Amino acid sequence: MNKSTLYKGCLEPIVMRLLKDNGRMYGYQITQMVKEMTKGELQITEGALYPLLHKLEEQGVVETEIENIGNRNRKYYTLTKAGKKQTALAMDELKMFMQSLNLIVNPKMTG
Amino acid sequence: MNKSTLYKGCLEPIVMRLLKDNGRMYGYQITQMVKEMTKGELQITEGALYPLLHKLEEQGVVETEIENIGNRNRKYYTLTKAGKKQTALAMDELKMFMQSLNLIVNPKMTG
DNA sequence: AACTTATACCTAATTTGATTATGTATTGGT
DNA sequence: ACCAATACATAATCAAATTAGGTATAAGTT
Repeated sequence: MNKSTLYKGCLEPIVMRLLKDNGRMYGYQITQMVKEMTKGELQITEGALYPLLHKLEEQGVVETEIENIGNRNRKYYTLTKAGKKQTALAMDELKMFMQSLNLIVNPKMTG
Repeated sequence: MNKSTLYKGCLEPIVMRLLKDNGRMYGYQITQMVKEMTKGELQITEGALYPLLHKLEEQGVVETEIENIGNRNRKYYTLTKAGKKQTALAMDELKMFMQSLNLIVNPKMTG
């Protein structure tokens, strides 16, 4: 039914945006929120998400703290100051791209 | 200045859409049209385009005819009947994706 | 009690789809 | 004569997914 193809490169800005809007999130929560927000249309795979989060941490875009809740470990991610700047840039870029895509896919509307 | 990042997977629907709208196009023309339509924002690389066109031909999505114009060979691509159907599906999918992306990137606007 | 689903993290192998860097060849402008 | 534009193409590499596994706890079902 839904192919839920995630166009490559979009996951990073999506994650950064969610962190920007929600302040502090853990991985699993991100997958669930995306699913809810898009009514199941977009499904983030954990195999893509976790390595991305680790990369972002390495790059200093996010920082983490582990919390134990009900005997289960959650790793919370927060944007760093540098990460917030980078998120703003990523959003600009993504929006530009979406506009460009619109010019091609909906040539009538965007004149 | 412009990173013109093309999110992976978007090139195929873009090309199909252009062929649908313009009937018959050759590779170089596609690169130029995308550049013009997006005011230079999106830049299709030939290293991505030509292999994609060959794949689409192999799959029966497009068919080709070579025309010699001013002693230069142009390879024109046209959507097949099957290709038109597939293009419609690809457009639906892409639009769905763009809507989903919008729900995340512009949560206020799309309520 | 046994089983399944949900929560919560993770990684490795593979696939896909780009970029980058070339290459050929003709035409047009300086 | 030289460089940019037109027009095709491929090979090596890189990046970012998918697929398919793994660990472990909690909650719900039969």
